[in-house]
Amino acid sequence: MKHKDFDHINCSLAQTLSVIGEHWTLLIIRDVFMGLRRFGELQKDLGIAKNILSERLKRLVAEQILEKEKGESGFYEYRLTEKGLALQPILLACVHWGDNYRPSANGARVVFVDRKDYLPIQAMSVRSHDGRLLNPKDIRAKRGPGFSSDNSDTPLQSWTTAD
Amino acid sequence: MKHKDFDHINCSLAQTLSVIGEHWTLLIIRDVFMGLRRFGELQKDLGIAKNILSERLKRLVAEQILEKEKGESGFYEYRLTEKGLALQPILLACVHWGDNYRPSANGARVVFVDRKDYLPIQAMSVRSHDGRLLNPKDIRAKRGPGFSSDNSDTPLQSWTTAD
DNA sequence: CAGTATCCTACGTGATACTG
DNA sequence: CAGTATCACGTAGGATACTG
Repeated sequence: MKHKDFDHINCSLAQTLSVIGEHWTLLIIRDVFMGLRRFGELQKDLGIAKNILSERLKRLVAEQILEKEKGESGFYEYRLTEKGLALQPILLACVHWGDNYRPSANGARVVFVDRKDYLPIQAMSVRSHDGRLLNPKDIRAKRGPGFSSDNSDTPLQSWTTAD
Repeated sequence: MKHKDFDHINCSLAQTLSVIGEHWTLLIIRDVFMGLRRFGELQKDLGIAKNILSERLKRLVAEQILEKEKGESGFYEYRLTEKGLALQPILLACVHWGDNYRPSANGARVVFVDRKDYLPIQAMSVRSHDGRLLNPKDIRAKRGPGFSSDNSDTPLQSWTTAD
């Protein structure tokens, strides 16, 4: 039958995944973050089929994550919107986890540095309102005002119930 | 033909996606974070087919993201390992983005609070080594020691080349 | 309860050829 | 160059029945 669509699930995670959770999508976005702009560049770099790339880009433009414009070169260029740029923490968190837990033999493949001083940025971390570093089990999830406002509901107890 | 596998790509992002990028996987992990432990609980909550859930759980256990043990109840229980718990920043970043850019009508669906003082945690953000908040265009990517050490290579210019 | 085993379908993907 | 169109195919996913 038809695959279930995450889109209807009233859950911010599912919502996010419905946009960037498709295969290839996050890799495309990464490439645009990396400075690739043109269809051909992306296609060549990723080794993705053109029709797939075309579909994904169309979707991302529709979602206002990318903008398509004619660049100075006269070719079409894809650029990240503010909404797209806001995905950066997700990407960085993924890269960081990958570097830690599925490392290359020789160490980190990429290092992100502050443009100003060229010093590495902090690892993505969870912090309390006053800046303390929090461990996974230090936080709880509470239902917000938007919880279960539409039909579908997601149960919500505690975020990391440490037994 | 066969779908391309991200696994071989020497990129920390692709590595991460090869583990948690499959459909359902991140939602399963979220549920375990939320306190669900048992096969049936997960299956019921997600509305996922049992065979799919079974496959995903097996994979996650093999990847040492989940541990399967007999709980006190006498039933099998799945719990996050340290490697699994380390996925939390990714999840939080996704939830945060979803709340911001694909909001529910009534506001945030979930609020994460510090267990100690019940105050909301900070939004996931990128910070410099000395704690300054960085914008997407404030950072650059540099190749690390593990870059392109294996065959496959990913081009690497600048992370968010602001034109 | 916690899965495993089948069957079936449709979707995602890749390859290739074609268009402006 | 930047796609669109078409086709073929594997497999992910759903449903259901079955097992320990």
